[in-house]
Amino acid sequence: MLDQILAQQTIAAVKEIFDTDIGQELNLIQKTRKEFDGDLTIVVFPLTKILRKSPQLIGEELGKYLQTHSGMVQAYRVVSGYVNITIKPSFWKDVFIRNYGDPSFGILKPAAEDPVVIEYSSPNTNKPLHLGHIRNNLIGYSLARILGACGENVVKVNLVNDRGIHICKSMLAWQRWSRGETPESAGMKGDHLIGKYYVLFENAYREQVKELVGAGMTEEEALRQAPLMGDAQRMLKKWEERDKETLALWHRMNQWAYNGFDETYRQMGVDFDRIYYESDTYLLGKELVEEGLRQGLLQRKEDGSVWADLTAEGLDWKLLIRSDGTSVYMTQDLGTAQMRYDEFHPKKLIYVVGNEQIYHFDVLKLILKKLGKRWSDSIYHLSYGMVELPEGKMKSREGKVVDADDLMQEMFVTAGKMTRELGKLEDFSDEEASGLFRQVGLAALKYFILKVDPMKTMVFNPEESIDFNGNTGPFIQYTYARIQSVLRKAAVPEMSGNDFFSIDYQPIPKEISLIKILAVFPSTVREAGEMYSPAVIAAYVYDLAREYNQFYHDHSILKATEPAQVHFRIELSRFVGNVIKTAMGLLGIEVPEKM
RNA sequence: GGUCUCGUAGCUCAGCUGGAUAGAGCAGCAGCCUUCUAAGCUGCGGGUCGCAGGUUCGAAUCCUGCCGGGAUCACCA
Repeated sequence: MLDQILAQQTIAAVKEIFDTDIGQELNLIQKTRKEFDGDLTIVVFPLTKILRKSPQLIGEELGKYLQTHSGMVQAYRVVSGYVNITIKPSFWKDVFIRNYGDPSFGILKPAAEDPVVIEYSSPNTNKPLHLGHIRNNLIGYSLARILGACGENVVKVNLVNDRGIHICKSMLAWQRWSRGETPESAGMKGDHLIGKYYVLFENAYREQVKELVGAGMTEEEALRQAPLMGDAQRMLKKWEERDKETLALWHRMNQWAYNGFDETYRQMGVDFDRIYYESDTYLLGKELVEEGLRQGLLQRKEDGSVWADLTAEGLDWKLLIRSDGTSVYMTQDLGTAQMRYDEFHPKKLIYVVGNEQIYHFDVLKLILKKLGKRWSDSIYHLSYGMVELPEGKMKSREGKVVDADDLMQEMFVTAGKMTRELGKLEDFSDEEASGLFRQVGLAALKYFILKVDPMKTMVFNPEESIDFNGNTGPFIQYTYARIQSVLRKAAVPEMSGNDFFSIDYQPIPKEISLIKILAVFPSTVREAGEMYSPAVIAAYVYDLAREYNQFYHDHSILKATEPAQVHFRIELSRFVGNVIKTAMGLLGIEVPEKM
């Protein structure tokens, strides 16, 4: 905001001094590097070519002009092509006074516009959530909050993949080998129980394939011919034919999975406004395909399978209906997208889905377009990178996955251990303590994941990754808790209006540094929204917390020398605390009053 | 092989819409608690920004090529 004002003033100054119009897009203003005096810097090099004058001369002229005309420039120094500008301290004080009491500082109210629909999580009901889902959920939930703070009308949706061949695998295995085991009888969360049978199926299936290969079959053929696979396919067929017994089993087991997921989401602190089930949308997808077929936009082969010809678009043919009449993932997604569009008419349809599905979404958009859906352009695939372990990719088949429930549980335990070691539990009840462990443990996990650019592949080391010191969630929570502690001790009522600021108090440099960071919070939120990146918020709030801790260490708040300073510092601290809380909220992270 | 993506300190990551001497945290070393919470603060060491060209007054950032890792190109989801 301040940089934009200065940019405008600089453009005006150039016009005034040199009688030359320069573009808006020149990007002349940057933050002054900390080894130089000043707040903002004008880079004059881009102007030298246009004005045909030396950097030194341009710099001097601009500095002189701005100092007398700008109203906010205290001083300037020209250093080898850079004009370092110091903003008047009173200006920073004004920024503070205008905003310090605003609880929604940086947060815009939702506009009455078409909503932004954001899908995340998208679990399969054949196995429990793992670390990859955690990243997905955290990014999706945080992004929903950030876009909301940017004034968007956000609808959070989940799409449960509750049908398909993989679901049949779990069902089949359970039917064969469970002897009627239930989550209650096994003492397991439902999603974990189902996952167990999915693994059983995969193991038995691989066993069969190995045998067939041993008997002389090619691997490819064996994968297709193994009896278990045939059984699963027949089950899927029966399911699509609404076979009563199959449906009953399906309902029963899916309910187990949902109960398990609900528990995981509750622990994680994410939620949804609307849940879609693919069993409800795949038929609509089939209808769309039938319609496309009638209009000659799609093609049917002799064996009955239906395809989209994307060769004109530089891609291949894409299957939409199998020869046995059952539908594939793409078919379902067509229906899901249509249903969402019909329901919300969103201006943007965001899918938080892993980068392994980039191709899938390219194809999805193309097929929708082919079917005449103009709104396919509003689809945005937010493709995030995979989470890898130190030894490489997670492999579900080899049991090399970090389970979401286990991981969160470990986080709570570790947080408890840390807290006890630090002796911080004196005035906590047991209930308060376990609440704190949850807050701190989750903060460590969430912040660790969200501080990384969503697009990038990241490495998670279960033993070492989670820290509670340094650039971490607990560090930021700690800063907040410290502030609250000071405020409790201060025991002065929150100031109303500007009463004590009429006193002629000028903030010291460290206080100004803090105000400078606070001042860019609104634009930071907007940037995070534009970039679809919670990492921007994470970097910001860490920066703020670090700066505050330095301030806190170097300067006494309650024992400052004069009353005006005490009051100012209390309100400054409160302001910092509020922004920390807001920013952490945008990441889906809670902050404790004490820790 | 085609397409896409990533490569920055021992490790995990910022910086990437071009700007001054490339930043944090962890790990290592050395300090700071009779004073508002030491999950904190201060200092030190640590870099051919994968390599080579190009564009530019200026490149970690943009372009090209190469090397290395990953993803994807299923009648899986």
